[in-house]
Amino acid sequence: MANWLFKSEPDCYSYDNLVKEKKTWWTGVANALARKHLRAVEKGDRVWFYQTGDDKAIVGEMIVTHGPQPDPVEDDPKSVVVEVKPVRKLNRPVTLAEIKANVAFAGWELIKNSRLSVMPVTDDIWEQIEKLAE
DNA sequence: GCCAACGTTGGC
DNA sequence: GCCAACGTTGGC
Repeated sequence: MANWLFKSEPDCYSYDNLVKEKKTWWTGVANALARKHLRAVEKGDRVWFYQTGDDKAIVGEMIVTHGPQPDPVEDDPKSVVVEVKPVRKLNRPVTLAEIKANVAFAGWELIKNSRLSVMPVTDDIWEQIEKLAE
């Protein structure tokens, strides 16, 4: 089992949207590295939901309910989507500023490669985020 | 296959 | 709104 972080622009799709919908196919990932990560996602993996734009914070947890498959809507055979459902909204969002300020997250792609929209999360980092969200 | 030009993302 | 960083495209 692995952990991940998915990014979304809340104006486009927010965690609240996901809660309302109960589950969703995570679509629209075009970047090659992000797709590579997405292809490694498995059913049952845990995922942090990070909101870009005005929020810049991890706001909730998701779980993968269906592993990767090509996007049936898109023409591109390299496209990949996974299905996720919400687990819980964090009591307190964990902001990018906090993450940047904390040495425990040094070197993480969220800081190093701000344009990456799908990235792995180590168990250590997962727990650190959990602590900060309390 | 290289690289310049252009486009996009996302933090500030 | 700006711009740095990164990706992608297309001419050669």
